[in-house]
Amino acid sequence: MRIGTLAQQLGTTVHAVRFYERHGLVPAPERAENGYREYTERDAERLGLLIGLRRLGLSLDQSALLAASCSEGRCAEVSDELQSLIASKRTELKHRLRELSHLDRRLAHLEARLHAGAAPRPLIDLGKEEHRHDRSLR
Amino acid sequence: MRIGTLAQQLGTTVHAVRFYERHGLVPAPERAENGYREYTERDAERLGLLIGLRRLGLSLDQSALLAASCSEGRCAEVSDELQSLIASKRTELKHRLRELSHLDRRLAHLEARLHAGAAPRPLIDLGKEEHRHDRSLR
DNA sequence: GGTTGACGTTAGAGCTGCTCGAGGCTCTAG
DNA sequence: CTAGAGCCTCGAGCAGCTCTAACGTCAACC
Repeated sequence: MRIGTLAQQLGTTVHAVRFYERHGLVPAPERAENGYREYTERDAERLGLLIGLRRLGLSLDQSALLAASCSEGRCAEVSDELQSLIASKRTELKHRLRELSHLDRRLAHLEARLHAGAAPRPLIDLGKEEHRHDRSLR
Repeated sequence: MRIGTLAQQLGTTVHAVRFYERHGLVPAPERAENGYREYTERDAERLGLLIGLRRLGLSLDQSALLAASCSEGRCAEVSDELQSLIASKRTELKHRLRELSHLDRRLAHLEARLHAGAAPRPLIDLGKEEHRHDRSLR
C-alpha cells in the first residue's frame, strides 16, 4: 500500500505520515524500486494505533511508545498502562471542561454588558485564575 | 515600575512581556539609566488589556490590535468589534465543549472495557470524526 | 571591600504537532 | 507526447510562549 492510500484509510495526511517517520515514531517502511514507500498491513496497524491514541488526547510521544510496545506483542502491558493514562487524561479533561465553560460564562457576561451599550473601563478584568501552560489537551 | 513587578501584577512572566515587545505587540517602554525597562501606568494598562483579551481566547494578534486601538482612544469601536468577536468565539467554544465531552465519553467507555480485563483488538478504533487542526481555542 | 542573591539585559534555541511549499521524479491515461 | 496525479526530499513556518547561557546591576550583610 502506498502512502496516499494509507493516509486516506487512517484519516490523516501524507505529510503527517512522513512526519511520524522522520521523527522515528514509526519505523520506516520498505521502499519499492522507484523509491516509493510501501506499507504492509502491520505498518498500517501500528500507525493506526498511534493515530487512535493521539485522538484520545495522548501526547505524540506517549502514543508512539504504546503503539510500539503493542506492535511488539506486549499489548497486555500496554492496556494496563493505557488504563492509568486514561484515568489521568480524564481528570485533565474534566478540568479543561470546567475552564472552558467558565470562560463561556465570562464571555456571555461581557457580551451582555457590551450589548447593553457599555464600553466599560476596565474593558476587561484580569481576575485571579489559573493559567495553564499545558497544551496537552489542545 | 520594572518588568518583574509588572509581570507579577498582570499574572504573567517577564519572558512573555519581553516576547510581546520583541514582536511589536506592545510599544517598547522607556529605559532607566541602567538599561532596565521602566513601565508607566499606561503601559501596564495596555498590556493588561492585551492579556485579558488573550484570556478570553482571542488570538495574540487580535488581542494586540484591540489593545492598541483602545489605548489610542478608540475604545468604543473596540467594544463594537469585540462584541462580534466574542459571539464567534462563543460558537467555537460550544463546539469545542461538545468535542471534549464526546472525547470524555469515549475515554470512559474504553476505560470500562479495559477495566473489565479486555485488551481488545483493535485496541483503539479510528471512527469517522471531525479532526480539528484549529488550535485557536487551545 | 567583598560576597551573596535577587533582579535585570541580550540573543537565540526549543517546545508541540504538524502543515505547507519548492523543485523534482514516476507513472498512467488519452 | 502531454497532462495530471502521485510520490520524493529538504526545509521553512505556525502559535505562543518558555527557557538557557552568559552577562550586568544593585542593595544588603559581614
